[in-house]
Amino acid sequence: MKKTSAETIAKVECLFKSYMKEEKLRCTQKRLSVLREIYRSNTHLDADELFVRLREQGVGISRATVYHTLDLLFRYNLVTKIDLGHKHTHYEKSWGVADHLHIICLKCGKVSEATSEDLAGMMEKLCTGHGYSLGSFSLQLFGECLDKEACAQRVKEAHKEKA
Amino acid sequence: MKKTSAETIAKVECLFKSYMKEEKLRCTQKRLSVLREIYRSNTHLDADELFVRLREQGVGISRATVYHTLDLLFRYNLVTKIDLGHKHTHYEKSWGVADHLHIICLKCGKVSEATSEDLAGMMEKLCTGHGYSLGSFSLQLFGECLDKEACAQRVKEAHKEKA
DNA sequence: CTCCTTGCAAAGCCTTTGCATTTAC
DNA sequence: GTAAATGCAAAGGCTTTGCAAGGAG
Repeated sequence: MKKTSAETIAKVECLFKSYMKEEKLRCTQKRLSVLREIYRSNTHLDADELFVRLREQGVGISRATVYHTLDLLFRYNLVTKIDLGHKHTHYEKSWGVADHLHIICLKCGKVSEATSEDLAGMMEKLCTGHGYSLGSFSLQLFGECLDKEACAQRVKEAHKEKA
Repeated sequence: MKKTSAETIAKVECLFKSYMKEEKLRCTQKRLSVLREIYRSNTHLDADELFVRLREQGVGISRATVYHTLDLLFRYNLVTKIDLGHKHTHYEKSWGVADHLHIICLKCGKVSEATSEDLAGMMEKLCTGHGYSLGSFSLQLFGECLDKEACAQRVKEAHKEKA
């Protein structure tokens, strides 16, 4: 997924601050550091990866706070939750990337990213048509690699790793 | 979601049998009963609901087998996994319903179903464009009810239930 | 008759929670 | 100063797994 510009990150932070103010919640350094790390990253992360990255950067934060914050960011549509067919939830930035989806191979587990311009508009329409306003969406396509050879190769390698 | 006709269920069973044969796996009664129950149902179920329903029908089955079977059915694109923002995964039939999605209110948790005719074709194109064949897809829209009053009412009721 | 499937119970593991402490405003 | 946020550790709860018994092909 595309890199997020510094200006965009600033905008998202600003947005987050205003949300917090509205709801009489607090804009703490830890919350901001989670938000920033997600927007600096160009891929999907799980809660633990996020926790580790932040600790490596010297941010003193606990898993509990990471989970709390992710939930908060999700409720305000600043991050998306994704189920990539692994055992746990992944998260990624969502503001300014409303055209983003994942394609997952059910055989080898390969994940590709795709974008579609028409998507956002379509989702918007569906939402309003059913009496909702759209915050974010989560779209995963499950299928199989067309390149059977490379796919089988990846399956083999995954087996090796396990042994 | 729409009711599945008896003929369609028969088709799906047949499909499942052929998959099992191809892969030298076994088409057991327990697996069939899970498949049937999902296709008979017109809504999303979680693993435990499925387990309870089957037991009520006198099917002697264990949770372990339910989980195993769901995973199997998912890999062969006969069921879809959905994250409705609750704590655990939901499953629903997917064969013959490739135009189905959920809209979830982040405030009150209300879930609506929607269908879109263009969706399947669009997903198909995206998949092949990225070197995959499409099996199934999972699409959730997260937003907020436009009817703020009814939404607030549901939030209130949910609080009551907890207490 | 062989190998796959099932079930039980236990383990695993991500995620949540209670409560005391710290901190934003 | 007050209500919210944080962290720790422990609990929670869905899901997976090991292994022995059962069943499909």
